[in-house]
Amino acid sequence: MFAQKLSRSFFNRPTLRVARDLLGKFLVRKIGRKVIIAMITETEAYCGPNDLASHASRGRTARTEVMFGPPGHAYVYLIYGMYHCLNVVTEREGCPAAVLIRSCELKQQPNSKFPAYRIGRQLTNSRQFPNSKFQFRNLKPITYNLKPNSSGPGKLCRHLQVDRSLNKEDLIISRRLWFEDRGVQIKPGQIKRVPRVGVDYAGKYKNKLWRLVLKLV
DNA sequence: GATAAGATCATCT
DNA sequence: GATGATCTTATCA
Repeated sequence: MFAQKLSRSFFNRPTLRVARDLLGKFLVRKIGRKVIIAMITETEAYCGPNDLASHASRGRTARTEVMFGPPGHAYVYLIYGMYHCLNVVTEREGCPAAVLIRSCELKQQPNSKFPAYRIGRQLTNSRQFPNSKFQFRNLKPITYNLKPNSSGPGKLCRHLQVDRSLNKEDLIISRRLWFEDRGVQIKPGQIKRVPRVGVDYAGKYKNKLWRLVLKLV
């Protein structure tokens, strides 16, 4: 099967373009011998130091340091004390910007005896993670009938077991987490542009249509 | 179906 | 000491 790892130059571009081009690409998470392959269906762009919704607009701190670095690195932070959010750093070194991965559609692992499943419309069957210490708090075995893409980045990270141990990971060379192009073609008409979530404090930036949603067909 | 409240902590003031 | 790129559960209608 065609699968091309995304290179550093893919992320070394304007953030909004990276956010758009990430739709239909795949996030690959490897945990031991287990591989989770998830097609990206929703992203948000955080465009540089002037974007008041971006953590980097408050300046360079220990937390935001990685956003100022070279593109292609992971920025993972804790939100509301209980959830993690996964971002990938974009643009040239020195220009703090990132794309938040909000939602994915999960694909069946090759040769898996388990059914294909999704995040966004259905929650996964917890049998996918038989050897994991990971706690599936409050998860029923299958099928929450959620609205498309209502899942959110917190739940995504829980399923992919992404936490702060992956902060600053170089996703171009990492063997734990990376991006792939698997030949899925996205037409412009499949992409919906809406305001970002939870950024009411961001002044004139709060209404920017920098949240990109892939319409599932 | 809609809305509200509660959980819980790194980060910044 | 206040806050938030969230999600679940409870309590309404």
